[in-house]
Amino acid sequence: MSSIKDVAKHAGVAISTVSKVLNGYPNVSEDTKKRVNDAIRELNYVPNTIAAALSSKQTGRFAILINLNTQTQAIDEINMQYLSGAMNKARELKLDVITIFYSMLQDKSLDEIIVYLKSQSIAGIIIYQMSKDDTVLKELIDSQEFKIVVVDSYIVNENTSSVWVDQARAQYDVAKKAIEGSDVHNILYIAGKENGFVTEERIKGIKQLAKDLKLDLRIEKGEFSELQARNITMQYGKDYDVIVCASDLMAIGAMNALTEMDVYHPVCGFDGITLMGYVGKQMHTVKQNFSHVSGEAVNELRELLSGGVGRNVVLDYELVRLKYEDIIC
Amino acid sequence: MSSIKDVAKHAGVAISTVSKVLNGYPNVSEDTKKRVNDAIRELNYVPNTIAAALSSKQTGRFAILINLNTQTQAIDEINMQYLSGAMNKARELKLDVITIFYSMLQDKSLDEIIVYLKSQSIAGIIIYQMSKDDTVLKELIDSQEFKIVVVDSYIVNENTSSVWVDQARAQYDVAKKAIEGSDVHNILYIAGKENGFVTEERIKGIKQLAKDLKLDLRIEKGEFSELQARNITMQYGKDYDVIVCASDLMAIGAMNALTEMDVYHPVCGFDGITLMGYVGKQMHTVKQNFSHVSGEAVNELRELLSGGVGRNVVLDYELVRLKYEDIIC
DNA sequence: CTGTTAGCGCGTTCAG
DNA sequence: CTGAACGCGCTAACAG
Repeated sequence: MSSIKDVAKHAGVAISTVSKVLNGYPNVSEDTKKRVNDAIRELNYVPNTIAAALSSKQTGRFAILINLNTQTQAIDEINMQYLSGAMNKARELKLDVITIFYSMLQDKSLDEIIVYLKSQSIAGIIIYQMSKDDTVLKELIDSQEFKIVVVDSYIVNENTSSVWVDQARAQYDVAKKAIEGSDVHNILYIAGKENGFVTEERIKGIKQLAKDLKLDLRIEKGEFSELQARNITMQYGKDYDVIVCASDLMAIGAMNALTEMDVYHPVCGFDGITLMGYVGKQMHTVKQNFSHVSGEAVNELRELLSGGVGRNVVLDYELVRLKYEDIIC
Repeated sequence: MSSIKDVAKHAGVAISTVSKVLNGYPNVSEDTKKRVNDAIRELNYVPNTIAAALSSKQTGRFAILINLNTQTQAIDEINMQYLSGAMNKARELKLDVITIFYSMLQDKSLDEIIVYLKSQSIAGIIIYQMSKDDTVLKELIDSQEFKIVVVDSYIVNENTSSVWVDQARAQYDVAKKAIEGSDVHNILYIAGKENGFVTEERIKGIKQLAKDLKLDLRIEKGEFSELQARNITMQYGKDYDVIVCASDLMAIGAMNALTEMDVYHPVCGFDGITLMGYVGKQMHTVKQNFSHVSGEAVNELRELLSGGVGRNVVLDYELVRLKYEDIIC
């Protein structure tokens, strides 16, 4: 492994000069800049991230915080897209990433978590799938010890940005598509988790739709659980012309209930997970571009890391929508 | 953040002494050891991984190399289990992990990859889902620049270990369960990818079963593709009493084909992905404990990193089998 | 048994 | 515009 020292020697300049061209500092003549760059290329040199992190203290190292222990593995797909989206963008921006699971922070105090992250020279964090029940995370954010970007949740302070897509609009849109062409007078909406940010946003969306189309609307909380959606549908399903769910899994539960009751109504899900293609029923859903959202989160984090102040970033829904799908199998 | 210097001062000893108790070196009196530990606790001190890595050169930093760009997202579930299994074990062994996707190494030469990894102070790599087509990875292994553990594939050299479960036995076992109680005289086996290690092992297993039970056996390569499995089943399915597939996805394809042809034969998959529970058909499968396998891989990597020599580790199938399932929906 | 010293690879003043 | 010198937090000989 060639180090910065080798490059300096090879280019016939001082180490600090190499460092300057590496980090795009001014006050380096075009001539030496070129010599240095040539040396870098010839030696196949890549700066040692670790050493840079140690030295600079103002690193581009950040952690991706992913929640794994949720009800079902169906969301692995979403997590993976978050992961790869963030990592690709990180590479593009030359940031350093490490992956952390919620489970690794469990039964740790706030202090321990902070110390752990600092010991890793972590400067920023991107948090996915956060719910209001994650009190330690909330404290972590409030502590403002790190630059943080929260995806699909709304918390903003000096050092914290939120990045989310317009869930209300998305819900409005997909539900509208789902009922297109049917004679619909009322909607059964099965919402997500109590206190969930996306849950509330989506409820706004469906309420707006009901209002615009002058439809009756019943809202039940389904906790993102397939079983609960099933039970709710069993109870109310046959009285409503369409069932709109805040997740695909719940849509599957609802559809199964309908099938069992031998009634047919359109069912609409949310997220567009692969599973939807395998249940053998026709349903509607939206597929979000999670990789893209995640990339935007990294962008925002970089802003924060380079001195930006926390803010609320609402991604245009059009940008993250992959496609509507009528999924049939 | 308190550093080792603070601890030394607080305990009234030299920095190196702190380092020694930290790393469990001998030649430190019980008395000072205690004083140091007290200071560590009081200051809430955690060693800086980054600095340690820089200094020691003999790091416990390793990379998890995951393949994402495969045919279907159904394997996200498996990847996630690999990931979390490895990370948890890494934490247990106090090793440092970073996650890398195959896609991040694409269109990179061997040299570039090596340099990149070295620039991250990476000493070891765990490779999942490797196929024989990944020539650059093969070169990476041959270069012996890193300690490497290959999961579910067989490559061993001085610095490379293989960790795999007894796929032959697993395939034998699950297929046997699948045909239990049926009057079976022949088997259609839909295998995985040409040249794949697990593919070949599983074929051994099914051959053994056919031999033991004196059954006719037809083997077709399905490339782990649902569609190919479907086509193969269309062609040969009705002539065979049972269809055994090397993956769940292929089992689904096969089952769909049978349904379309309106014939019923038992179908047997492999891996036990969640999807299996949603297709509404009864099938057999084995669920492997991928997290555990991944943890074992980390164990083996640690062996290598601490001077061990590459070897072949065959995990007892019993240890990694989660359960047999007759999946019905 | 303990303290001193010299780096690891790099960023960053501050004189030239 | 350039380079010597120091330090980041830690490990590893080497003295004492």
